[in-house]
Amino acid sequence: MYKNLKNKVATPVIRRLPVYYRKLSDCVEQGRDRISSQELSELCGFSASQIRQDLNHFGGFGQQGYGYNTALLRDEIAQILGIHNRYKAVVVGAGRLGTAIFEYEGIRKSGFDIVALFDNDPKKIGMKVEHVTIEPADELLHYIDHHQVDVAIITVPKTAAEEIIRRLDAHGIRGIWNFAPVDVNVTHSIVENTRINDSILKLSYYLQHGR
Amino acid sequence: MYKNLKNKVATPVIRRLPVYYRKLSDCVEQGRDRISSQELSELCGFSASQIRQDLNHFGGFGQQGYGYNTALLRDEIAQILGIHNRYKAVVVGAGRLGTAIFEYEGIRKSGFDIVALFDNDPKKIGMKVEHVTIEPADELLHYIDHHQVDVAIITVPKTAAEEIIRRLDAHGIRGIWNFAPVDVNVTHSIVENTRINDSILKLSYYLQHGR
DNA sequence: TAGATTGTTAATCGATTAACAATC
DNA sequence: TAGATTGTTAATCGATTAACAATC
Repeated sequence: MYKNLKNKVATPVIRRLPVYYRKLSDCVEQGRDRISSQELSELCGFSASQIRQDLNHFGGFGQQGYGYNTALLRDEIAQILGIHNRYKAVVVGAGRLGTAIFEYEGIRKSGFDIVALFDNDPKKIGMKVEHVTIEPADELLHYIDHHQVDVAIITVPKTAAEEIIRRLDAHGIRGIWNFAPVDVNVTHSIVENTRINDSILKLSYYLQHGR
Repeated sequence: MYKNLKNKVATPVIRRLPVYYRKLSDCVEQGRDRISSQELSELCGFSASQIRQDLNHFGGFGQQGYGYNTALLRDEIAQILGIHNRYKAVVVGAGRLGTAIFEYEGIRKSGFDIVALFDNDPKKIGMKVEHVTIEPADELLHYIDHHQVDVAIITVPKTAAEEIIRRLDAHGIRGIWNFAPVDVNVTHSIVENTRINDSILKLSYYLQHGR
């Protein structure tokens, strides 16, 4: 088990954890059961030194002269990332993106079970996506007050997002995964913003200026 | 017009440019025509000093004693990001995510016109998404050899993504926006990876450990 | 044991912040 | 002009890299 985090871990480290997890999962899948920091460096594109530094924030998972056991290290990182926790999530906005997220099995594999979908379009309400019925957006708050919901996934347009996020925060939601291009000052919720549009602007920048 | 970039600009700076662009667009939309680095700092969450540093990589867009003209600064950043360039793009993988991207107007507003959609599912081939017909994935390379295509957007599963990316690179595509969880060593293409799954793992981490 | 590779400390590098002269 | 705020240099902070003793 990884050691307790007395000191806050720097965000660059946390951003690299999912990469380690992904690459180690690939290794395990391919039947590779051992890896050195140098070999992992070649897979991830981070330096071997950095990898050893990163991992030692959480504990000594390797063995001198041997390296790391891939399955063991993957599982440790899974624990650190909290992949084995289960969270109940709702999707707010049942458009293309919302339903794409809903159907994406990676979400469930990462510990999130989507239990409800909300939309304000009368044409969509009552429709089923897989086994889940789309419910009216104005029942969202009532729903989270009466069911255990840990996380809301926001895929509504920018204009609606801010108020929804503020209200979810006020109603005590633990986590918000926000795809809308708004920043909301929440009081206690943990917000993770995913800005798809920022990504394409980065691509645009590099197309113009080169890497 | 912004000054030429002799020295490469650090990636943290480039990551912040889309944020500046977004916040300044909001200001312009709200009729606000002037902003100081301090005020912009409050909107973006970066320090005023950092904002002034960032902008001065590209030129002096402000005025002492006044601040910045929002519309002017927004337009300069748009130029730097290359938003006014037009690129022709194809989407490879016409699933939920691929069609969500296809329909997302932000893509077009950022300079990318999606001209074709490809999929390998016989049930999808021939179907229309808006005005564009889904074409068979095995005609992708032929298509890019015979039409002007600047960018490919990859929303196929992991198993198919690596080979498609390698081939697109070999066929001379300029840019690849990749949503699949694979890293491919390309020879000359510019690849921007968007890892939706890494985002939710970060949320998972913070749910467990707090911010 | 000898060889390999980690865990960890110290050195370096780069990014952020502070400060202030320039100037609108 | 006086006040405000930039542009820019210098100082600080933090993250990455290098080095090597510990040890499997």
